[in-house]
Amino acid sequence: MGDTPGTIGTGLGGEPTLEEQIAAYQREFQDLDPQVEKIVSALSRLNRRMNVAYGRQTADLGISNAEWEVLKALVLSGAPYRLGPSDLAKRLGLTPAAMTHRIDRMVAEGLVTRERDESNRVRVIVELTPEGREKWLQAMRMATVFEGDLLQDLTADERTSLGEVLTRLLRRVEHAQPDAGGRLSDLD
Amino acid sequence: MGDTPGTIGTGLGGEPTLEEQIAAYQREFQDLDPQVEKIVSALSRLNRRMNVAYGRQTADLGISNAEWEVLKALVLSGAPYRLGPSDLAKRLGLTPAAMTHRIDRMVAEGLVTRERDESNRVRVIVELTPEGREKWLQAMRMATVFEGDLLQDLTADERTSLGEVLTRLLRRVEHAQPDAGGRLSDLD
DNA sequence: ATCTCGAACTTTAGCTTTGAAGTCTTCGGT
DNA sequence: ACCGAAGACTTCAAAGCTAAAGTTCGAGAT
Repeated sequence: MGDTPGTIGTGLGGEPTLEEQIAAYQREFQDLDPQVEKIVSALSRLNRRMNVAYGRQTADLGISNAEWEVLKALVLSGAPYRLGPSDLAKRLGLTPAAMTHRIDRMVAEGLVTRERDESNRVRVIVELTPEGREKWLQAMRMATVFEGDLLQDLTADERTSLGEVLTRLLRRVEHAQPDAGGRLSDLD
Repeated sequence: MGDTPGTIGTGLGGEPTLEEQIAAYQREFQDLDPQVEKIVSALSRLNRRMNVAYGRQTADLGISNAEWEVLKALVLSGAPYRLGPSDLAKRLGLTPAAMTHRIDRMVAEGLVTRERDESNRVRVIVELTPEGREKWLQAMRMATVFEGDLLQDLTADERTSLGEVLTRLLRRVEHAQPDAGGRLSDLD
C-alpha cells in the first residue's frame, strides 16, 4: 500500500493523495472522466480542510463551529440582530428541535438572549448579545486572514474567473434542485 | 404534515441569495474582500448542495451517505477490497468507535463482512461483499451522471483551469495544515 | 363569543458520533 | 520464559441531531 511520495506526509492519516485516488477510480470504473473527478474531489477535499481550519479557529475562541454559524446568521440579518428560532433553523438547515437545543446552550453561554415576542406571544426572539457580536467579529477576523492566505497565490484574473465559474455551478445546482425539504448543514 | 406549505421554496428556506449575503457581509464588516468572500461562500454552498444530491441518490439505493463513504474507501483500496477498521477510520476521518458501529450496521445489511485476521489475531478485516460492490457501482453511476450534468456548461478550457486552480488551493491548505489529528467527515 | 385549524416552539425517544475506559493480542526487554 | 508496554478493536457514557408527538397561542369561521 504505502507506496510513494508523501504518502502520509501531511494531510489525513491513511488517506490517499488526490492523484492516487483518481488513478484508483479509473482502475475500478472505466466510465469515469478523470477531469470531472479531479474537480469534484478537489472541491470536496478543499471544503473539508477549510472546515477543519475554521473549527480550530473558533475553538480557540471558545465557541464551536455550530455556534459560529448561528452568530453569522444573526449578524447577516442586520441590526438589531434578531431572528426567530424557526427562521434560524431554516437558514442553518437544522430541524426546529435542534435549534431549540442549540439556542439553549448559547443562551447559557451568554452569546444570545431568548425572549417571547410580546406582540405575538407564540413567537420567540433570539437576539445577539454584545459578547456574541464580539465573538463573531473575532472569528471573522481570523477567517478573513485565513481566506486571504488561502487565495494568496491566485492572480486577479484567476480569482475573478474562479468566482464566476463557481457561481455558475452553484446556480446550476440550485436550479436543478427544487429542494424537497432536505436538511443539511450550513456553513457559509 | 403536508409537504407543501411555504416551508421551503427554492433552495433552502429563508436563506439569502449569495449576492444578498455578500452585501450583508460588506455592511457589517468593512475589511471584507468581496471577491474572496464570493469564492469562499460559493465553494461552501456548492459543496452542500452536492452533498444533498448525493444523499438523495444513495437514499434511493437504500444506503446512507455514510455507508457509501465506506464502500468508496474499500473499492478505492483495490482488490480484494479489504481494509482494517482503523485504516478505514483514518480514511473517513472517524473515530475508531464510530467505525465499529458503522461496520456493525453494514455487516447486518450484508454490504461488508467482518472477520479476524488469522495471522494477526488482534486485527480485523472488513471486506466488501458482492452486494456491497454492486451498491457502490450503482451509486457511482448516478454520481457520474450528476457530476457530468453539473459541469455541462463549462468549456474544456474552463474545466482544465478549474481543476488546476482547485488543486493548487488544496495543496496550499494541506501544506499549511500539518494535521494535529483532526477528525472530520470525508466525502470524496 | 366560541370553536377549530394552523403556526411556532418545546419535549420525548431513538440514532450516530465522540472521548475515555476496557479487553485482548503481540512484541520487546530482562 | 516472563513481564510490561503498546497496539487494535470494542464497550460505555454523554453530546448533538432528527422525527414525531405535545403545548401554547393566534386567526378565521360559525
